[in-house]
Amino acid sequence: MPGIMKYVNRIHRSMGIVYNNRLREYGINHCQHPYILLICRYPGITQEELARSVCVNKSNVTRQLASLEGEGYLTRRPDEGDKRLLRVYPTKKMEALLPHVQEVMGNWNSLLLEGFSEEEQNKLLSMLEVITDRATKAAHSTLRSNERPSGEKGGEIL
Amino acid sequence: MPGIMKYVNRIHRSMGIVYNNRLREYGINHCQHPYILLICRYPGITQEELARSVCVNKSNVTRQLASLEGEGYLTRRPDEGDKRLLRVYPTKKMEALLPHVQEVMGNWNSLLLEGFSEEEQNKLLSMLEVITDRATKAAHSTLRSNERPSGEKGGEIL
DNA sequence: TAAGTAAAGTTGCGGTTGCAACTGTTTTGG
DNA sequence: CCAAAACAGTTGCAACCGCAACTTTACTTA
Repeated sequence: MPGIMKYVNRIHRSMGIVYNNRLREYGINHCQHPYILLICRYPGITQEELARSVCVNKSNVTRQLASLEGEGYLTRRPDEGDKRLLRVYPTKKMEALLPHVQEVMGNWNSLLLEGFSEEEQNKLLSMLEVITDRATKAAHSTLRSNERPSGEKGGEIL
Repeated sequence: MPGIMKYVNRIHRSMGIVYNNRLREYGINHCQHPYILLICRYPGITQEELARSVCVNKSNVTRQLASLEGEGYLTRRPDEGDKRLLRVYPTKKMEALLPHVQEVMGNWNSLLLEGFSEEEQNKLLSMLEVITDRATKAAHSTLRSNERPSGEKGGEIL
């Protein structure tokens, strides 16, 4: 009955405003910071893996990465074996950017969690992990329920 | 040093997907549900109060309310004394909608918090409240730092 | 092996958001 | 008393998002 979404929504929006201000000088925006972390940690990651990791529609990965590539932060090369895959690699420019992004994130997290005991923080994190898992599963399941049952798709009309 | 934003962002996006699906039949979208709650609870609330309560830019209040008004869910009347203010009132159509919105929210919260003890839920809520307060203050402060310094700005009605 | 299906990625579309500039009203201060 | 600042609300703009339709490549299966 309590309603955690009021808080979740506000935290999300506030983060966007603050990150945008802090990251503006590097020519990137708040929704690109997860990609930077993932690409630096897993060079050669595919766009589909990025979409799943960030929990965002794959079309957004295409566009955000195109933007970052235009700024010279990454390169994309097709996989040798499977030509469907685009593997994403960071440039030195992105590796130079990474510490600044991590600093912005560190400052933000310190600000939010300051004063809470380590036990409180761990409890919060573990609960959020469970909640996130349920939320993403529910979102995924509502998407599936919108699709046509595969039996009726083509229908063998002809 | 753990990042709570990864979870916050995913929960936020998943909620948008699920709420949009559940609310589609009523002609409203996921970002309009906070307005419905507030307008039904505080008939005559002004748009500026809505913007502060939902923690959203006032331009969005203008547009979302215009959409809801077009659907016949509310009416807006200028304040008698202060002609700058637009006071927002729910129609019977919105009052009929309210229980459905509350049901969607209740189902969502039950899904997310199921199995956690009441003590765990209360602890989570109180931590999120503190974190939200810090986040919104930080966002507000970065906005101010872009403008001229000015007096402190008001708080919340909820 | 050939036809059908699945997967990765791209693009067009509609909708939401934040921001800045604007209108109109109220309050303030010299 | 009147000009300047503050305030509520609106609008144009650019950016992001999810979705659906599409292309290209790989896999399944009959």
